[in-house]
Amino acid sequence: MNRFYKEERLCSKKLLDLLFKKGSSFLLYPYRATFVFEAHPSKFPAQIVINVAKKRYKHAHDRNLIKRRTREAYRLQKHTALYELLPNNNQLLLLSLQYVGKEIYPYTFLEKRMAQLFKKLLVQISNEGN
RNA sequence: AAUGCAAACUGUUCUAUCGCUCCGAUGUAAAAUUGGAGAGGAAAGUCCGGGCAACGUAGAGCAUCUCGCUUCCUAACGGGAAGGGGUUUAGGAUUGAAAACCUGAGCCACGGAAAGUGCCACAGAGAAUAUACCGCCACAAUUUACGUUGGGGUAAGGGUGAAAACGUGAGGUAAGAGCUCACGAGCUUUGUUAGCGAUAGCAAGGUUGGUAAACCCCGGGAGUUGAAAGACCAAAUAGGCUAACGUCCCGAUAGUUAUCGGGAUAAAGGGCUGCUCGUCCGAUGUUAGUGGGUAGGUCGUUAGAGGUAAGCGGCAACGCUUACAGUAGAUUAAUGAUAGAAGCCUUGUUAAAGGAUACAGAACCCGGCUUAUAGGUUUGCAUUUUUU
Repeated sequence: MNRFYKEERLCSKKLLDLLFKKGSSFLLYPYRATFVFEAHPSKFPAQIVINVAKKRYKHAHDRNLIKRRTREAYRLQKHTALYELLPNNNQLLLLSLQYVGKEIYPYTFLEKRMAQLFKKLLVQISNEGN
């Protein structure tokens, strides 16, 4: 099922600091993805945080809309496109998605981009492993 | 009826699939299942006022900030209601035409300029102890005369300006001037009548540029901070303190390792040297308890100066009484995504086609103010057209 639990969200301040200090990142418009592996006990292989800059979108309802569409795209694809393809090394993937797009895109566009983002993320992970 | 403006109210609904947050039930617990609840009129700006909390606080004054017609409402307010005054405007009535008068609507940061200081651009002769450019007036000198010159008087007339020392008329005068008088306008003091009061009417006296959103004066108010407030629980690691054991030192007794007492817990001690300095080595431990405190968590935190309805009181803001319902609570932050249908708007005879769905997202809670707002409804005003 395509549930989205609290444990799949990145809330800890320590882990967030770690992610933004040590994580490696890449750009796939309209997202900037930052990720790092950390040995941390968890039921799920990944934790994610979605970020929309207040500087870029001043109105709260705009930020809400982007975050909701992004979260929906992540939720519906994470199992088939990410969880099953991750290397099974008992490490937690910390992932941050920063929205850097200049306009608000419809859901279908974001859905396609999310699929591309997962592919690129897996390639980057395998390169780092080597 | 249409259009425009202003104000008030409203500001989409249903179904399917996949999800999110909180609460209840089943479940040892987790997982899972199931039931229920889940953004706004402004949640916004954070501009005022409170509640609440911590800290501070004898009282008074100064400084700073802020408010400013009256009465009332309110927990309080810079908010609201009712009124007073001013000002702009429309209509009515009056009139030769206006003003005064009556009615309606809009606006007002509406204490003091008669406590003091300052400022009043440009233009203009002069902008505040007034001023003499043109003009007017008498006098003196000169000239046959017209006139010219001189030092004076004069603010009625011209001209400038946002504003020229209150306006009109008469007297007065060389010409003039509130210089005097009558009528009128504004301000102000006193008395009196009406009103709780701001004020209004009348009488008498005084007075006559504006500016306080210039300084200032007068009166009222304000302790500071702000839920990242504050209260509590508290892992691991490191360090602090206490106790016991251990270790070391000193003393006493027995007499060569034991006992007792005191002290230290990093010094004593040892090496390099004969000594001093310097430097190096070495032990600095174990167990238990304990206060602070970090990550993290709980409370604060949603039943409230609350909402709806009816009755009563009040012109109204609002108050009182009774009844009813139970109504978001996240914390990297839920309230969503996709599809379909209905509703809305436009075109069209219909069938149908196309389009739009605003402003905007709770963060401790209330009362206001301000700003944004597609479409719809209601009310008021203005304009145009049609009918009677």
